[in-house]
Amino acid sequence: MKASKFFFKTYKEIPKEAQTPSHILMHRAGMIQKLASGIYNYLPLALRSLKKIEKIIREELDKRGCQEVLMPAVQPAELWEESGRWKYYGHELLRFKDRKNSDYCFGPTHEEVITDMARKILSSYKQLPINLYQIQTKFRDEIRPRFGLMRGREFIMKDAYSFDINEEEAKKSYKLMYEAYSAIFNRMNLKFKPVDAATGAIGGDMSHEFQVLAETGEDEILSCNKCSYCANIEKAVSGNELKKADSSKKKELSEVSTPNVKTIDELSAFFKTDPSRLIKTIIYLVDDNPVLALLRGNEEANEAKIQAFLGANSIIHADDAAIKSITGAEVGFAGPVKLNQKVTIIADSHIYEDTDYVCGANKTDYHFTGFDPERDFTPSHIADITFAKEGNKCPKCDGILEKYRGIEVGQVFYLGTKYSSLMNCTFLDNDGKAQIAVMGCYGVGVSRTMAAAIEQNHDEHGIIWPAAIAPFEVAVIPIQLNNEIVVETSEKIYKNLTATGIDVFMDDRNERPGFKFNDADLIGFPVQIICGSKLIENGKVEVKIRKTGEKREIDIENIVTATKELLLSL
RNA sequence: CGGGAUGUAGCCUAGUGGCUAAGGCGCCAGUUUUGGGAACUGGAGACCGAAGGUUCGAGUCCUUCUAUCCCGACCA
Repeated sequence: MKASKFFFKTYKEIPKEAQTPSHILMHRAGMIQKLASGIYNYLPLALRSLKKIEKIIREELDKRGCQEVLMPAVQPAELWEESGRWKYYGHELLRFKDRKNSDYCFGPTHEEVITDMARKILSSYKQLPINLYQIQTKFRDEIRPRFGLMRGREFIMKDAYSFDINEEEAKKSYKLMYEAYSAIFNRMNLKFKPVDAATGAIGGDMSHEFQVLAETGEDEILSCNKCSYCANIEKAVSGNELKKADSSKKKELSEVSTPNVKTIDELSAFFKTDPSRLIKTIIYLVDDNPVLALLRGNEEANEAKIQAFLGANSIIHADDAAIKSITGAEVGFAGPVKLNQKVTIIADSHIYEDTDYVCGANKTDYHFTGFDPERDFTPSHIADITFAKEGNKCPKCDGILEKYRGIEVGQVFYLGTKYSSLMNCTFLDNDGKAQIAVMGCYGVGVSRTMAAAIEQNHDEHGIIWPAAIAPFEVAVIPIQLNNEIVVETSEKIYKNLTATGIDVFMDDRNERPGFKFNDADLIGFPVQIICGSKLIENGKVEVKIRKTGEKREIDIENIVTATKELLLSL
C-alpha cells in the first residue's frame, strides 16, 4: 500500500476526550473515529489489524474442530424470555420494538440464539461434540463507556459455544478452548495471564478470564509468586488462616446513643477506635430478596462473591426506603441484632476473628457496643465475602499473592445446562433416552484485544505493534524523493517484499524525513526500512526496529531475507 | 444513577457585555527545502452545542435542554 493513496491521517495533538494510551494513539494514528459515545468508526489501518486478529482466532479455532457460523445482531425477545434473561439482563440490553410493536434486542451475546440454532439440528449423541463460533458486532449499553475501544458499547467479539453429551465431555471442550485461547494470545505476542474468574450475568460455574497485563487495565488480578494460582480480585481467595476470637474479651451487648453517626469513618471517630472493631452491615436486594451482609469495618464487600455464594442472578444495593422497612431505622444504623423481620444474613467469616464490636442497633441514632458474633445473632450463612489482598498468602501453596492490573480480552465459561435445560436443547443418547446438552461459551473481545495490545505495547512516540497483528509489518521510507536512485531502490524493495506476502507500507509522500519518521513511529510499523542516498550508494539501506529502536545497515540484495527473519522475532 | 467539568473551523486553544470572533496545527495554490513533525507568500474554512431569557447590545450573564469527558456506583 502506498501512503499517497491510503485513506488515513495522523494527528499531532491529543483530542481532549482521549485519556488512555490506546485511545490517544489510535486516534492520533488515524485508526478510529468516534461516532457517538462508545461507538467508533474503524478506518483502514484499524481494520487491517482487526482482520489479523480475526485470522489468528479463526486458524486456532478451526484447527481444533470449531465451525464458524454467523448469527443476527437483532434478536427477538421471546428467546430471552425463555432463558429468563429478558428480565435479568437489565439496562445494558438495548431493547426496541419493530413496527408491529414486537420486542427485540440488539444482541449483547448469543447464548439464546445459538441454543435455539442447536436444538433445531441436534437429535442424536452421534452429532456431538460440536463447537460453533462467530465473529460479529455486539452492543452492550454500558452505563459508562470509556477509554475508546477498551470499553465501547458497540464492539467486535468472537463468541463460541460448545455442546456436549455430558459434563465430562463438556469439560474437555472447555479445556480445549482454554488451550486455543492461550495459543491465540501467544501468537499475538501479548503478555497475558489466564485467571480464575467470577461468572456474572452469563452464568455457569467455572470460568477463566484471559487478562492482558497493562497498567491501565480495569481489572485487578492476584497472582501467586510461587505456584500457578491466579484469580480475578472478585474471585481471589486469601490463604491467610482465620484467627480465633479471644473469649476472655467478651463484653455485654449494650445500646449507645450515637446521634447522626452513620458511616464507618464517623463511627470510628466517635468511638475512637479502628474500623476493624466495627461491623459494617450492608443491605442488598439479591434477586429481589433482602440480604444483610456483615463484615468488619476495614473490609470491602465483594458483591461478586455474595452473588456467587447465593447462586443469584442479580445483586443490587437496597434503596433507602427498603433499608428503612427492613431495619425500622434510618440508613446508617442497620445491624444483625433484633431485626423485626426474617431476612437472609450472610456473615463474613472474618467477623468471628474477634469480639466486642460496634454494630448498628436497627434504631435511629443508636448502635450496640460489645457485639459478639457468636452470641448475639444467628447467621443464615457464613462465607468469605471480602476481597483477598496483595500480600496475603496463596490459598494453594505457601507463596504470596501479588497484584497486577489486566484487560480482560477473553473469557471461557463452563455453562452446564443453564441454557440448554431452560430452552430444551436435547438429544437422544445411546439408549434412546433424551438428554440435555451440556454447554460452554467462550468469548474474545476482538476490538478490545487490539486496544489492549496498544495499552501493553507503546512508548512516548506511539504504538509498538507485535508484528503478528500490526496493520503493516514493514514501512519503506524513501528520504529524498528528488533522487532517482532512492526512488527506484525503495520501489524495488517495496515490490520485492510485497511479492513475498509481507504487508508493506510505502511512504511515498513528498514530506520531509522527520515528518515520515514520526508518523512511522506513531503508527508503529515493527520494521522500518529507510532508504537514503548515502547508504544506497554503498548498496545498503537502514533497517530500524520499532520495538528496540535498534538500527542496522543491510545490503539491499539481502533485504527480503533479512526482513523476513526480523519479523519472525517480533 | 450520584458528584464534578466542558462544548468557539477537521484538531488544539484564546477571547473584560461593545464595531468585521483571534491564533497554532491541518487543508488548497505557488516558491524554496529533503536524515527526526521546514520556511515564506497568497487562499478557503465558524451565524461560538440547541432553545428561551436579561440587555440598547450576548461567544461572554441567567434558565432549560442536549452532547461529551472525568470520579464513583454498576457491568463481560
